Amino acid sequence: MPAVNSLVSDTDDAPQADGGAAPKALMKGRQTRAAIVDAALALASQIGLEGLSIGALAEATGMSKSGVFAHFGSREELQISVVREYHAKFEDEVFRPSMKAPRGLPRLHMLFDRWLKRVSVEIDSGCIYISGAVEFDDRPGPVRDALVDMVNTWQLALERAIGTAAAEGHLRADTDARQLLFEIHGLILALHHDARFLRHAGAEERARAGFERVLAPWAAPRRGD
Amino acid sequence: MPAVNSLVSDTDDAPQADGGAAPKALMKGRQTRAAIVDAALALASQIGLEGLSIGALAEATGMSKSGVFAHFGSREELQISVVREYHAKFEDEVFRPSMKAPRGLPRLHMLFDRWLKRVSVEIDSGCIYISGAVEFDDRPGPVRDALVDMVNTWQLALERAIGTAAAEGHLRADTDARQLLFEIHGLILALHHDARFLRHAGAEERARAGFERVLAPWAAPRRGD
DNA sequence: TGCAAAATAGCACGATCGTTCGTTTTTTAG
DNA sequence: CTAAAAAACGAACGATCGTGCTATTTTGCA
Repeated sequence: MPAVNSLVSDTDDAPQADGGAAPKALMKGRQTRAAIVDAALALASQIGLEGLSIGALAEATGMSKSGVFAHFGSREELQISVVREYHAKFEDEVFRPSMKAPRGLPRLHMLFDRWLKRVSVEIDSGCIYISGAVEFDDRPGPVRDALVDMVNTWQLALERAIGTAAAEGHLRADTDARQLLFEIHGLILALHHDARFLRHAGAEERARAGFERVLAPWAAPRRGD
Repeated sequence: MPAVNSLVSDTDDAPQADGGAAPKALMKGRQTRAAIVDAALALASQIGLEGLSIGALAEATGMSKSGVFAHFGSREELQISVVREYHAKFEDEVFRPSMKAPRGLPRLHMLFDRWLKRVSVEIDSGCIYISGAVEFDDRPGPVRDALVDMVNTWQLALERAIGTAAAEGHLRADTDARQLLFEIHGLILALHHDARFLRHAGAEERARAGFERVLAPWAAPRRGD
């Protein structure tokens, strides 16, 4: 396997979507498209992917409706682009930096810490993964498929980190990674709920405390079992 | 305090909303209204409170749009009625039956068990509390207020049950009820996410296992501390 | 059975939605 | 500098939204 620098293959349908100095042509189009997606992500973080309207997005970017629309061809494609953009940001700010932490428990800790920060205190509020999961749990289609794909990928990455922590001897060898992941995920969801919906103070602290607590049963035995 | 048979005061704006043989007049109106709210609850459970449209609801009930509308006066009032209806059902199926279990841990267990069943395997899918929390976490107004009110009430009831379990000696006397509630709530949210969105099998079992695990640190000491 | 009142229907309104199409402006390549 | 290509605009479409109105039907009581 080549490397683990990307959670999924980010193949877009157009050539060279990266921001690093496109070789020759077609610059303006891509950069306004990127600006639109940025605005759309900020908008969707507040009112949800379903609440995203092309009209509101046009007003937010100072463009015409048709001008915005032309970049995506359909509302669904716009939504999918937003999901992909969120994934890319998530990868940049949560996953990739944590890979520089030492394998095992330190890395798992950093993953959780950055995940927590993104869900609770980050700039533009709202986690697309969480709100999208609720919005699309009964709404089949390509948007849901994209969402499921990325959430699954992220969960798989976490499960891998837990497995590594066990392999490194930081956790018990018989650690049930999926069970532990389930409980950790629950802490993040409860944090999102209490902080954003109920506006309870101290939710972040409770999530951290919970993390230590759900980790404890799988702590590696000190000497003899 | 008189009794604990109701999570909140269910005072409606009209006289005698219960189903027990209204005294004299105005029968038809209330019963069609109840039928509409029932259909609206089923609809909102699938597509969310925001997705509720009066047109779709009229078609579902075989009425005219204006006929449906007249019962509520506004879409917001309809949404609030749906929230109240869900609360009533939740109270009937989760809270009230559990009050007949012995105080302390048995009652807490039953509360969790019935809560879990309602979120994962119940007839009409989707928990309004959970989907509503995501839909209205950034949308001020009376619907959000009603939602917050009922979720807070439910959480308070759970916190009380935890406190009682500690008072009965089933849990440690220094049990942090809010922390334990936070973690239990997380398990329910993770169950909702994994079962409904990711369609993972075994999520229910993981939630049950998680419940035992988050309870364990607060288990009453066997003899000496 | 008749009458007042409540319940429901029918219609239309302004607004907004996603989308299409033809035109105009801007960008790119030679 | 010019011509081709890409991008953005403007107007309009059909549909659906919530919400008023005014009839019409249905209900409950005398």
